[in-house]
Amino acid sequence: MRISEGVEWGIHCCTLLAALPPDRTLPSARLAEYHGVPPAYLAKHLQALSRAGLVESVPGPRGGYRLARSAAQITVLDVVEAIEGNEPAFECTEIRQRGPIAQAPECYPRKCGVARTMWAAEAAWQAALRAQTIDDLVAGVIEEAPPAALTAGVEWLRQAAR
Amino acid sequence: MRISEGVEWGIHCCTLLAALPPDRTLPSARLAEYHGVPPAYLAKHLQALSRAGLVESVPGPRGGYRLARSAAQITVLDVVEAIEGNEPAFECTEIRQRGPIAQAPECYPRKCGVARTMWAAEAAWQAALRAQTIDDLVAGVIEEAPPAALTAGVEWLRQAAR
DNA sequence: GTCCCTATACTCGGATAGCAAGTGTCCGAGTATAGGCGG
DNA sequence: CCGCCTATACTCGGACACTTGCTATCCGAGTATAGGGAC
Repeated sequence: MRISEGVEWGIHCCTLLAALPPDRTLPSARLAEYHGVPPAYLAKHLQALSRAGLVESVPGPRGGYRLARSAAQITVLDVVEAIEGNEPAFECTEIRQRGPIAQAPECYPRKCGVARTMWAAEAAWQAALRAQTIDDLVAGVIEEAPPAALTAGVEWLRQAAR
Repeated sequence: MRISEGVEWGIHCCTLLAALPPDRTLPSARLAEYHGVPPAYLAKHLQALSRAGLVESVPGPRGGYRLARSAAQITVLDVVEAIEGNEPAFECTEIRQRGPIAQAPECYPRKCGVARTMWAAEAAWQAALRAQTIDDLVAGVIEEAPPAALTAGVEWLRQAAR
């Protein structure tokens, strides 16, 4: 069980886009440059964020990406599911209904207890991610980031934004 | 993010081994037959459970597997980590320290806020799995399983146990 | 009849192929801009 | 001088290779048993 590297990139990109002035956009190449990651591969993940409706894309020169809604209305879970997909991590194959002692399917009205346990844990995981918004993360960055990085970041963003 | 199929098999195997009379063993091939899964592949996962110290293996004829400790002392998390490994699902690559505005490493005393959020969610997931023991699952099966399957299962186990 | 030895059959354990999904990259479709041209 | 047109350059979006890890399988090392033979 491993979470894709793209999730980390996607969250960081959203936090940076949250710091963008309204009605401005930031191209994919600039986002990659800011984070020091491969531009082509980051573009792939940004497409996923766009498909999920978390960011808007503007084509052409002076185009780029911006958040589709307020940073306070985008949860970390939104980003994770946009990148990783929203299918459950645990898939029950109903092996209790296989093998020599299996009964007819209608004898198993409730879901398998193993699956219920795994899904309950997954729900707890999702709840924790849903409780945290991109806005919360931005606040944390402003709170904790090195002051020099903050000023440099703001200046960098001012020049890179379109 | 996808949980290996072996996790499901491992948990079901532990619940079946919990129903085994004390000091009896069940061979890998019988476990596979009971659950209707490929024997050779299940054997691989049982090795992982053995390495993790959750089950004991007895070699030779009349050999097989049995739980290494009480079913009440084996949590679902134990089984999941035995199969999937105990490394965190989210790995922080510290991309905040990359790119043009990165500062010296000593300027980042705390862990990245993104990583803290992801790890907190993972901790909630683990806590949910740690709260559930194999014994709890067995109780659930006895409670909910079709009566015919229960009696057939006990009889099957009586003949298959060594 | 009893004890010992040997061959057997059955178990686990690790080493070995095959395949799907994540990782990484590229090029084409579309658009706002900038410059040139005509009025 | 002003407006329009065209070529350009830059953006996103989807299609195409490569690598890692999960899926699946097999064979070898080790051991308790069962049978046969010797005493």
